[in-house]
Amino acid sequence: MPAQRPDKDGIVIRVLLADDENLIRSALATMLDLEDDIEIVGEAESGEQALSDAAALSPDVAVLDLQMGGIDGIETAQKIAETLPTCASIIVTSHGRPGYLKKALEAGVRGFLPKTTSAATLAEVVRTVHGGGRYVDPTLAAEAIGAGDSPLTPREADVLEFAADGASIAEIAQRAHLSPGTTRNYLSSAAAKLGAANRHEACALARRHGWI
Amino acid sequence: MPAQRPDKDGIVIRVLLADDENLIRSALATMLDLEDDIEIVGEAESGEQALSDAAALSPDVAVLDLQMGGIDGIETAQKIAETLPTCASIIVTSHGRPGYLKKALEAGVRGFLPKTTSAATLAEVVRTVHGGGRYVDPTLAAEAIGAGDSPLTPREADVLEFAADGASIAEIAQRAHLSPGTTRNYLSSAAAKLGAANRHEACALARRHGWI
DNA sequence: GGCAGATCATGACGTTTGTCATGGGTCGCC
DNA sequence: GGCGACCCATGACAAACGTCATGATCTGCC
Repeated sequence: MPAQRPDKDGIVIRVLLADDENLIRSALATMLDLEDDIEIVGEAESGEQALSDAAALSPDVAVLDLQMGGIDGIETAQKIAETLPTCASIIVTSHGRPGYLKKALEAGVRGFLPKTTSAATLAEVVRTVHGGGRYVDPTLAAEAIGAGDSPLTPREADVLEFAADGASIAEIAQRAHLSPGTTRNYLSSAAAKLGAANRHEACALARRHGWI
Repeated sequence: MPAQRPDKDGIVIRVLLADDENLIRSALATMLDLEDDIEIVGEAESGEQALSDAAALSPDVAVLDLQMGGIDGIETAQKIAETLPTCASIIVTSHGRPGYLKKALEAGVRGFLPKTTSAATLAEVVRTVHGGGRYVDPTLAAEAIGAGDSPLTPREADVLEFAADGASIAEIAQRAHLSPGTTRNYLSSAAAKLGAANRHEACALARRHGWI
């Protein structure tokens, strides 16, 4: 039984919801709409649609899924922050990779929580960010601090990303516009930094940490 | 506005919900509970809990998330089918890998749908499977038929799975209790069957198809 | 201006691989 | 019983890979 509070002046928080999983999105919408002080003013099934909806509707808060087809939740939040500074963004995600949290906060996201959090929390976070506050899931925060920053240079991360699907050095070199030798050097140093025996293990590790 | 039908005799379908993402689970529960002929009798946040809940509550339908910590939705469905034959299982999933669908159907699952389907559909599928019917998302079905069976032998799939995190041949051999030479042979033939240039690309491909 | 670090490159080395040939054993099926 | 498919193993060879030394340029910083 979530606290239903009409608030001092009966003000209603206007929320835009974006998630490419229809089932989840409408379920969340149903649930949030049960709160007296929250109103779902729009639902989008992609980052692109969220942006145009945000421009048209001027919501108070945007609740965005991290992983969506097309542009993801973080990029969407960044664009919303630029064009609609009064709208606070919250990211919800299934995969609590530490790296994403940092990227999200840099993009101006005000709330970040995994989908494993309780239902009541989301409504509460919507109120918190609307009131100017911030909220980051404590578990994720601990992980992020523990994990720290990526030890990889930007280029190393690039190359590692190109290697993620098991491509050969030659292919990676081509995609990264590098010579094969340079590519191997980057991969080698990246693997060394991550304590991996080879680039493939390095990919798995970097992905787990959210560094690529 | 979903059709709210008290049914001929006012019979209510008793549903057990299992999903390790609290947010999603309670949202789905809220939504399904809005239907007059559906009642959520239990919520579980793991496969193990779903099993004990199912035994205790004897639900008519179990809605299970595919990926959960511990035992997954398919394994859960299989065990439910054994111990509680009157209970029909539905799998919902974020990742519509073709291979999972086949495994699920073999496990006796009666409904299989991605989380991208509409909200109304889920309620309808609950009714369908409770009435003895089956439902598989058409898109997923098409993919599964197109993808076909895995060309890998059981052992090849095993070895490929051990290779998934970028381990060396020696490590894989150890995990699979094989000689390094044999391991290389299996990986080689698996890669050949999948049209991959090396085991790492083969892993990526097999994973994409849901074969490992 | 010097220094550190990131970027890009080459060549050489030893090791890890992918591949192939070959052979053994078990099982189910016609 | 013979055949095919799968399982397991070994050895040999070439290609791909990881590592290291070395050096060039460019950037930001004290």
